Amino acid sequence: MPTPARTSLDEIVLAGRTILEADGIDGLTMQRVAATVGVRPPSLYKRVEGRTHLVRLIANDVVGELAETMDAAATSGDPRHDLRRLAHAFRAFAQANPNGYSLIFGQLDEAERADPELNARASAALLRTAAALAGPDYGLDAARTVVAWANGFVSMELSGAFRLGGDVDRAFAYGIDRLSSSISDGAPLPR
Amino acid sequence: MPTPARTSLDEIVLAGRTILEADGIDGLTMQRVAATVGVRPPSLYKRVEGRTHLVRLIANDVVGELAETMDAAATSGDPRHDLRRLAHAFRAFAQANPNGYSLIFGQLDEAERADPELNARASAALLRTAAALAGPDYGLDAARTVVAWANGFVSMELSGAFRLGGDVDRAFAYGIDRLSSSISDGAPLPR
DNA sequence: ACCTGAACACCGTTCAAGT
DNA sequence: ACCTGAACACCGTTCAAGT
Repeated sequence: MPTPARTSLDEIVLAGRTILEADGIDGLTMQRVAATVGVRPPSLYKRVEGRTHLVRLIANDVVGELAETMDAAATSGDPRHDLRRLAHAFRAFAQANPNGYSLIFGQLDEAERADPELNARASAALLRTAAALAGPDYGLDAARTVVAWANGFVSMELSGAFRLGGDVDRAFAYGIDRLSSSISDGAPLPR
Repeated sequence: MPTPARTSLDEIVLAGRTILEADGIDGLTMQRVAATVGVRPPSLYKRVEGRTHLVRLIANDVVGELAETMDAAATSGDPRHDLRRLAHAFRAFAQANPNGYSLIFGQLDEAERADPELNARASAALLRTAAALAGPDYGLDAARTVVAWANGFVSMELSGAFRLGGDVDRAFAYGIDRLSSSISDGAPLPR
């Protein structure tokens, strides 16, 4: 005799993401998720292989949203301007979703990480813009430099690593300005 | 009737760091540590407040070693040269101690992180060198830019985030060259 | 077809009892 | 003074039994 479904995969992932953002990765327990969607913990295993799988599904959800955000930020046609907007959109996303951000860029087991294709989509706009600035020969190097800086800056900011005072917003603007000009094709080469 | 001590705090921290490096943060259980030092789990609590405290002690150990490594890499007197050597030393340290590195720069609860003063010592050489290059007005901004880039680059490399092929070593050299020249006082300002 | 209680293995941690 | 077994709370996960 069939029992009507009391929840769904989407509801589980959404509940998981909400709990993650509220209480961090350690607060994300199967019991919390089950209670949130109104079911007992064992029932979750009808829709999800286990906690590791659920974490990956949440990471996919977050990284997909990041991809949309980034795509929407790179539409001006001026790569210089786009790069600045991309950097600011990236930082704003991380500040709005700190624990979700850590899920994407933090160190996780392979099985917990978001799908590589989704990660590629999230960085596509930055790659394209950096390549437009740096030219074909150094496009990939330039993109990696910008992504590394943005990710490092934001994760240090989120973890409270900038402890020496000063204006963190100014440091961010300084960084994107210097990077933007120094990766640009035609900029003077390093002396 | 006193019982002779069968282990010590130093031995516990060393065992913890060895287990961390071998099996990651999830493999670092009180049971593993206790077995390694030849004691039952409850005995650890005579020397350590709990797992959180032990993680912090290990983080302190790692960050202290990083500080020594960095200090030793910045001795040439030429800030340009020092900056390059610092970046390479930083990356080499992370590659030699990947899980220890994640303990320092990954997202952890406040109680698990290394002492702020030790973190400051580890970044002192980079700060000093970047400030020497950028001059007093932009020293802090420049240092934050370089540290953010180095940390972001290394953590992405460790987590396997550079998936588009190409030469990662070249991207690292490219990044440090561009940063070094673009933060230097007297370099052309961003256009 | 989905849900549940009971059970298991494995954690961190406490504490009274041993020496 | 340090060490230990026993116990507790809390995880993730499995599974036979219910509807």
